Amino acid sequence: MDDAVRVVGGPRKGPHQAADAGTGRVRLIDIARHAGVSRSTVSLVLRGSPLVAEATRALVRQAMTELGYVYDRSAARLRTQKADTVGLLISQIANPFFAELAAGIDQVVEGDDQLSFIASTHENPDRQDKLLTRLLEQAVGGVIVCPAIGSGPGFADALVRRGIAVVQALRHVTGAVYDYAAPDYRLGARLAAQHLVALGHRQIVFAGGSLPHSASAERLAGFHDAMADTGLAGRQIPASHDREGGAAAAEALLALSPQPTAALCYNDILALGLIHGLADRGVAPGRSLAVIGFDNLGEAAMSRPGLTTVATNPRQIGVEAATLLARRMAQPGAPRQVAVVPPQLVVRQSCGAAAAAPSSGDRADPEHRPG
Amino acid sequence: MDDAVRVVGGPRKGPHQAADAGTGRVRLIDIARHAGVSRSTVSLVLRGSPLVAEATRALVRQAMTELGYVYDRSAARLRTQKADTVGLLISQIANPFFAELAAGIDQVVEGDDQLSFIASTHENPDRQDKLLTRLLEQAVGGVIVCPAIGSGPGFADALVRRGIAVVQALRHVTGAVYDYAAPDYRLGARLAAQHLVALGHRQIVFAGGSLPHSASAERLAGFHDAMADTGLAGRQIPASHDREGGAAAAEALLALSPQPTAALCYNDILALGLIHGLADRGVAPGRSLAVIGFDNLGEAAMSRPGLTTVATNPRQIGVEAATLLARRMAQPGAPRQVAVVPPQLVVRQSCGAAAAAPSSGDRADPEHRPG
DNA sequence: CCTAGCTTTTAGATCGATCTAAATCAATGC
DNA sequence: GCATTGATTTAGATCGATCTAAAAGCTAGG
Repeated sequence: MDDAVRVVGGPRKGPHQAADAGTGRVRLIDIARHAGVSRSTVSLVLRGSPLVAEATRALVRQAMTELGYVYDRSAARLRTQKADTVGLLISQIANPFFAELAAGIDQVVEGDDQLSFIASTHENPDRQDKLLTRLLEQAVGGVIVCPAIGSGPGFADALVRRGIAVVQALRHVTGAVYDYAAPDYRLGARLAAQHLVALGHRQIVFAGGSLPHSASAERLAGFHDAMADTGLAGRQIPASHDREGGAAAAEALLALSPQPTAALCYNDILALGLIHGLADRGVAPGRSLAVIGFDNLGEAAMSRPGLTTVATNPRQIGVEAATLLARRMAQPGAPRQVAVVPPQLVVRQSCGAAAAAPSSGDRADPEHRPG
Repeated sequence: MDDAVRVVGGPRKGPHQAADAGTGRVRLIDIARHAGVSRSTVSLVLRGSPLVAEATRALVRQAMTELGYVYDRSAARLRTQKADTVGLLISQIANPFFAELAAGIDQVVEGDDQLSFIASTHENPDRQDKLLTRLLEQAVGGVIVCPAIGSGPGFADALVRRGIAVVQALRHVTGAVYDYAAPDYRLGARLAAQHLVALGHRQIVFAGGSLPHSASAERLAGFHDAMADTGLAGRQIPASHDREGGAAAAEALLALSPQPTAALCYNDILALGLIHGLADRGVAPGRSLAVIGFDNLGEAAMSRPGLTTVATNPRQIGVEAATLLARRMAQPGAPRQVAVVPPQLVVRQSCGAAAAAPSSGDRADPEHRPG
């Protein structure tokens, strides 16, 4: 995979990519001279001020296109101190869950004519700190952060001090007073657990959930809520939140002495790993043992049996987060805002409830996925 | 899904998010005064110049931390005309294929201490144009673009004229002379088709591939290469590149008169839709009819039967693209560069080759996917 | 014809860094 | 003691926009 074929282009040295050396940069004053007005007037036209006469405006506009003017945002920002960009820090962009969040944010932010910096913290608080400082230096208008595990309560205070709006997404740090947008994980876990109870299960385990962040703790809390409601004893199997963790959980689960009949998993990936792990050991998921996931990724609909899961709608969370950010940018002094989005339980076959499998159409995915 | 629960925070009006009104902005001159040196010296320290004496450097550094100095990149860029940012335009960030590409790019770009703007064109050339202009105004150092369908050969010439490096990723526009990084789609399709032929198939169809861009045309060309090599007649079923397209293709495929025994699909999503569509009609994918996908998404490993597919390594393409970009930024006048990455055929069960299904471990995915 | 009250335009300072060319300083050689 | 060299430091112009306060034009009323 390392030895990429590298075809370095033909003899055509070509005039493309010519440096042009910045010699012919068209500045505001060039437009002014060409149109026979002052810099100030051109600036007013640029900003769409109603002060300038219609005829003059047309003249200036024409001069701009004739000379091929390019607006310099660095210069403008230096004077105005106003940003036209926002920052987004997530754990990893390659994770489809975060990618969906980013898409939701993009949707709102693009409408506001802002451009967004996106970077991955890789769950490393130091890296997060470095990135936040960078965003501060770039003078972004606001940032949306999924705080890395280990973030302190004032992890973004330096930004807030400089008047930069800060919103937490997906997780919140205990003690941090920034705005917050996320799914209602607790409710989601509770719904899932209640569904299992309603199906008659009495020996239910929660797989995963050992990471020290709010999104993890809340899922576990929701699970225990449901258990407490029904007087059942809920057990927990620690597991890493990936496919391997799921496979390992399968083994651990089968070794438990009062044999569990159902498992609620931290997320879909873990759940799918568990399902395949069980199948390898001759246990039929959905029949001998019910499995429920969390997130409702694309994989959940594609796997057989279809994975029953809690849809957390990351894209909508993105929209909410961006909306909170816009509001905070408009009113820096407003009281703290929180948007908690209710999840939905999506019942498929892995929990044993929908025995007859409608193998198609259980998840419409209108997205185009070219290569 | 619209009615999000909105809990608007308690009475705590708090000093957080205080505007601070920019009154106390620490500038370079403040540091200078505090340290008893000139602005110029502070600037030298900032840029790590070896000219300044060690003692002075320490003095300045201390002043910076004491006063809480924040570097202003807008101001610096205005003078230097040097960018510390790059832009990335893709079709949609939510598509895991593009998200992987972005991750690969991020990996390289972050090491270069650049921050990246990421935006989605939604396959709309006008929107792409607007975004490119925006990036031009932001004075990014370079851009990586997956050109939207309908892009003209000079779609980014305005940037090149201003000395901004441009790299095409995943697709290239006919006639465009920008650098280019992508998988070898043609080879990939050829490998897959050859594999089917080697398994004894004679009636093979290509499903999808009707979009007018290079990544589509090349796949089809590779398919026809293989057919021509073996003297077979390859047929094509037009289909949209999503799950629904796959389901529709199942129907169309079964209606063909010399019944095909194998299908090579434009991408994994289409292939998975086809597989499920076939299953719904009582045809066993992998046994009665072989199916091969393209991309090797996570879903490919998770589905049953496991999807045989062509791995295109989008992350590595990202690394290549970012590397090309860095090189172009360093040497604007260099001849055109192209990086074409060879794909791998990943054989699972859907093509009927691996009859005994090793249900686990056919794809290691060490990625952590929290919620 | 002058002036008040508009509308429209403009000169010049300013944002916060960088960069050039020159000044300052310390040490050395003669 | 003075010129020379090399090491540090600095004054002042500059990047390309915005913004304030004032000037210039224009119309209409007295």
